[in-house]
Amino acid sequence: MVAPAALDFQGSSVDLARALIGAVLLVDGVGGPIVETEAYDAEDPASHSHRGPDARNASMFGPPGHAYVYRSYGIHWCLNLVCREAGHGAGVLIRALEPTEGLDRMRTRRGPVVDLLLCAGPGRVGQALGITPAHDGLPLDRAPFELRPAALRADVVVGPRIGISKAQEMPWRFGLRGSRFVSRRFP
DNA sequence: CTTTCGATGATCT
DNA sequence: GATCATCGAAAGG
Repeated sequence: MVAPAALDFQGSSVDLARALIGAVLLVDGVGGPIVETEAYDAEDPASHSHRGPDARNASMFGPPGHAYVYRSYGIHWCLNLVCREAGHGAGVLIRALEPTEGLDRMRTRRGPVVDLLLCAGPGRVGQALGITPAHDGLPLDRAPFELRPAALRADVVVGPRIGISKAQEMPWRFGLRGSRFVSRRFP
């Protein structure tokens, strides 16, 4: 038995975003393997942390290995995993995962959608996993979170991030090659 | 397949 | 007043 390498929350958000593909993320037992992520950093104009700490992004400047939850378009709750050193302001947005655990609870929370769309997008992930502002700042190595590194190095594809107007050209969106559960196809 | 638009509230200019 | 790390429905090709 060989324990899989631990995820490095001290490193860059780009490295973590790539390493998270294939890792299993559960919230209160609901979730599955991550298939899509995006990296954000303090030196990144598209990042919430770019302008420094404030009331919303405080947990992004907190210790690595914790959650940053923000409200998107006044409607959705989206989940990030904080990395680098405390005070830096870097994180990885969880954009999509393959729904494998707690499907019944996901379907209840998401309403009448096909299973393919249960977790295909950051807002959908938040809703399916029951993410709320109460999760903001919580450590990822304890309940209700469970995060298991990918057993094998995943086959990862890269592309530009989605839904941003700044730094659009940066290839900081990562996906599991061939996955049908990503929010959008990769170029 | 594509584009458009309303929802809904915090943040930015 | 405009923008925003979005979603889903509607309308158009």
